Amino acid sequence: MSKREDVILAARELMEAQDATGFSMRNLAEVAGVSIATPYNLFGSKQAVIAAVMDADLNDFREALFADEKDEIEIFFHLVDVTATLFASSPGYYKSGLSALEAESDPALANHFGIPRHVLLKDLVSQAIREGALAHPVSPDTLAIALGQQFFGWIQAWARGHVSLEEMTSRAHYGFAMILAGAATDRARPALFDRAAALQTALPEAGPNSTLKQPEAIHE
Amino acid sequence: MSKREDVILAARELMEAQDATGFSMRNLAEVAGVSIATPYNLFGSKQAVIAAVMDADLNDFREALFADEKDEIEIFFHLVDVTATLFASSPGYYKSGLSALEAESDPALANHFGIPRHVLLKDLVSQAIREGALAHPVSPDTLAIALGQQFFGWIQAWARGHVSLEEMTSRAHYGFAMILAGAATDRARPALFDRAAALQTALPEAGPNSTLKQPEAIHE
DNA sequence: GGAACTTTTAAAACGCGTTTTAGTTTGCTA
DNA sequence: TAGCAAACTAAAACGCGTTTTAAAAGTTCC
Repeated sequence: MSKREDVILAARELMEAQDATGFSMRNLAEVAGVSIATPYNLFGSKQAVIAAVMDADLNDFREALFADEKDEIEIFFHLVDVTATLFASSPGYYKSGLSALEAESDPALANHFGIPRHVLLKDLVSQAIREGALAHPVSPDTLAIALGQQFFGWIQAWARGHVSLEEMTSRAHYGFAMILAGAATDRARPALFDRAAALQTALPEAGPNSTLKQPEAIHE
Repeated sequence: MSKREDVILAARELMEAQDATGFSMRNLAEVAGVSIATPYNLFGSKQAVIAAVMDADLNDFREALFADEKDEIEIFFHLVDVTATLFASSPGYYKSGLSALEAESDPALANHFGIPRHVLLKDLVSQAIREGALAHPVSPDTLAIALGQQFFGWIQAWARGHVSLEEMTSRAHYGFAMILAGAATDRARPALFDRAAALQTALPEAGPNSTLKQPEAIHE
């Protein structure tokens, strides 16, 4: 087994641990049975190690997404659900991975995480246009970027502990519904609007006294 | 002059420097003529220092926003423009401030930056509903959150150097137009849709070969 | 003025990501 | 098999945010 695999395996192990505090490079090197310089020689940075670990999971995601047949609009919401299910299956792992994406100025992460997600959304938008659910003049690329921005924002909010997995899902659904309603044909718009209306009654208020963006009690 | 003011002044000075690399706590202490422990006693963390500095600017923003009369829809786009103008006036300063918001698990930053922004958007949505531009069943709170998510996402993308100020503005405009079109009454929707259509022709593609999320050339 | 307190200080320390240096092992090739 | 380049090692170092400790300075009140 190559050192490369050793490092990736050890990194995954540390990321999956409930308290991912233990995921330091010195720790990683020790668990992988390798010098601390080796991960840097192989990957270049801690972020790049994490990118390499998460890279392997992309296929799982696509498979889960297309496992069930969904219509051209429903698939967008299914995408959120599938993501949430994945996150629920191993929260510590995904939180560590996503936290590392935050300060992302590393092309490796953009390539491994950002681009595939964008391409996927773009395909879904194109399909919805073909099916006549979204209006023709809409640019799949531009709309996919707006959708991705909304979605990824809520993913990050979850990774930071600002919202629960349920709220992440609802907020992303709502955002998708509104953006898609904006781009929809008259045929598809009412259903999207109704969906958004239904979602907003279930969502908590986020005023100064709400829970949104208000981290757990400050214990000192 | 209190040590508190000394620290805030020094922090602003360091943040405004073109290359904000110099903004370390040891550096801050030196410039402020103070021991390194003092900022921690006064503020608690580097993030909190930055929050204190940016706090003073909130009023400037509100004033600039309402300086010109805008209708109930135009004001959303004006908000983006005002923000961009502010950023252009002192990029280094805002980039440092926003970078510190990234890992934000600090309630101070949520209170000083997130909440006021949300309240503002919520007010604008409420007004647009009153004026009959957005549909009645829409919840101002929930819609404001979706709009804020979109907007702040592009602000962060700019702070990280992923997009130019111009692209930030266009993408935020587009996101606003689509979300608002989704929530709009039949009266207001066409104009919003047209605006989005106009924007998307000017926006670059973001496929794997695009510039989006692809940081400047890797120099090694 | 002196006692009790808070604030501030210098200095060292901690763990972190990362880099450097110099020496060792490994694996291919002539 | 000898030689050589690449991979890998241990160890120290750098700067970072942050915390700790013990001493000094400043403030408040009797």
